[in-house]
Amino acid sequence: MTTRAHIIATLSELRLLMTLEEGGPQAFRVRAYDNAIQGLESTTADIATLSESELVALKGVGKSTASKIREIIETGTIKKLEGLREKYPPEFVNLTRIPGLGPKTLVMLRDRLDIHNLDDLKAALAAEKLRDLPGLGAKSEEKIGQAIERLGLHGKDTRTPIVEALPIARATVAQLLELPEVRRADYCGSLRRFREDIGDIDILVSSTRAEAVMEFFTTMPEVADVIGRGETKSSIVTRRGIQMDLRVVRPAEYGAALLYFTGSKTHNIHLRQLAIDRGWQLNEYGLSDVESGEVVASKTEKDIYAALDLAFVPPTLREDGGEIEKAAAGELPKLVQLKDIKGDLHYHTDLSGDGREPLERMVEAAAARGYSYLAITDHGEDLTINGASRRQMLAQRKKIARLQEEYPDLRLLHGCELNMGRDGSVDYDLDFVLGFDWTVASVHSYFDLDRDQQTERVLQAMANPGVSAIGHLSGRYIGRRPGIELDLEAVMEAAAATGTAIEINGALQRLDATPEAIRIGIKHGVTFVIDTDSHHTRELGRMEYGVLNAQRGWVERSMVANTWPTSTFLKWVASKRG
DNA sequence: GCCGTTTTCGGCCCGACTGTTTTCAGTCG
Repeated sequence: MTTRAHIIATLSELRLLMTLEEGGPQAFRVRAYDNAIQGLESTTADIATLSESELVALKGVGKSTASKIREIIETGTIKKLEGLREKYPPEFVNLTRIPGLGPKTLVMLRDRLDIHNLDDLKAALAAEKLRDLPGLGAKSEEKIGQAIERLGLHGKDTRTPIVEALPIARATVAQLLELPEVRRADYCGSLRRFREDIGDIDILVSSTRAEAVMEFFTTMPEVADVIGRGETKSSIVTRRGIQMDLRVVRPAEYGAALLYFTGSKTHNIHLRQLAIDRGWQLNEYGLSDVESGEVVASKTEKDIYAALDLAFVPPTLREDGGEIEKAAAGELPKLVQLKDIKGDLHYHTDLSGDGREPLERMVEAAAARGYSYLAITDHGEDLTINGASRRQMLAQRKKIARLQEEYPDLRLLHGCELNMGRDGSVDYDLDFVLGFDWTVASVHSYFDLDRDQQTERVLQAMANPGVSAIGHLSGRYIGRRPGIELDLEAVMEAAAATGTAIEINGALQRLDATPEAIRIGIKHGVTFVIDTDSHHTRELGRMEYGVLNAQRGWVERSMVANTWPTSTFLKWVASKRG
């Protein structure tokens, strides 16, 4: 069966090979594929079932691409792609991963030096053959040689999970802010948009003395390699192999630069189009009049959006997935915010084998955040090493009832994180499950079942009247373990029908449900909960990450059960449990 | 290859840095 993922992957491969064929990513055909892929990624429609005319209605998809998509659905591949694969075998395509080697140079190397793979390239470098070609010299040979050595460490297509990148970015920004020359500093790029993984870390600094900032940045102790150093822009690679780019602009240009370096690229291109329509030009220095050169707006992002007659678009929405049209119409979603959250509903104590702190301290920490309610959800007994027995659960329930007296403003719920068995059954019988105030059922095992089995498993769990929410829906660990495969349309439809909440888990290594799944959920009218899955008092701050991930899925406050007042929330919980 | 209050052809976002060049091409973001 053809899946959405297969269609997008096939078109992406076609796009990559067309880059070689056309001589660069700026070629119009390549960009047309970019736009088509973007359009497919931003629709919640089930593209594997659409007709050609329905496909053409999608943004960026024309007649030619629509017929290619139908071809994928019907035959699994595209004739044109098969031809390009012959012309550019995988060994050769692999060379595009070497930073600094673009399509033009690669094709020239093949045509002039008969270089078809990495071994050929290494041999040609050893024989100093590249320097005889136009545009290349001894220094180019040296750079390419170094880039090959670093391959795998930070090839340009290796992405870093956000859980690794965010702390590094925040630490670097904090260090830069301590420099007397620095007025402002922010991380931008996909990290600011809160993507689950990032290609490199982009940092923007406002300063009138760029030289001093560059000197500091390129000589930090964690720098393994300086890739480039200019007057306003430098790039380094950290010892852990993450590329970090620094850009310095003057204070008056900060908003324009922030907008520009936050991206996404497609969002920026769309904004520039709007600028052109008005006789203006938008770049990282500002929005300005083409004729007079006069600056229209540049100080803040908000100024620039306003000048283009747009509402401010939060970074988490900037993917050119329809947000600019909504901003123009004044119809941007009222995204859920951290301050809206009134409680945490996935929360462990040391009764769970992997929990690190006692009930009393975990409750104290939640109260300190000003929550109105809190569900304690230690693991059910089927999680062999970490789970709690019935007896332990009942004892905890009494303990929580006693503790409740100390917290008149924090409603404590006794919950449980249930384990979904292979068939969607859970740890305890229905009576015992209904004895909890709230439960989260999660996948912790059988990750390799096929799509139909996983879907059926989750549907079974949601049909259980004692299951309040599904925890970390895909079970993925970003960059380490892919999630289980699910028929998300079926799952979300059932979640809405059964009144089961879908959790948005704020752990940075999870960020699960994914934004894509969330948007399908919204289409079906699903209710969400945003949780931290805390195992330690240090982890309560993850709520911010859960909220940002929810924003990427276009979640509004009203869709999130744990933004509701206590009485509304409790009534809703009781409605499924009967 | 896509698209259209410059509509069926002729456009398609913009700039920094590097290495090779004496004015630019390639790469990258």
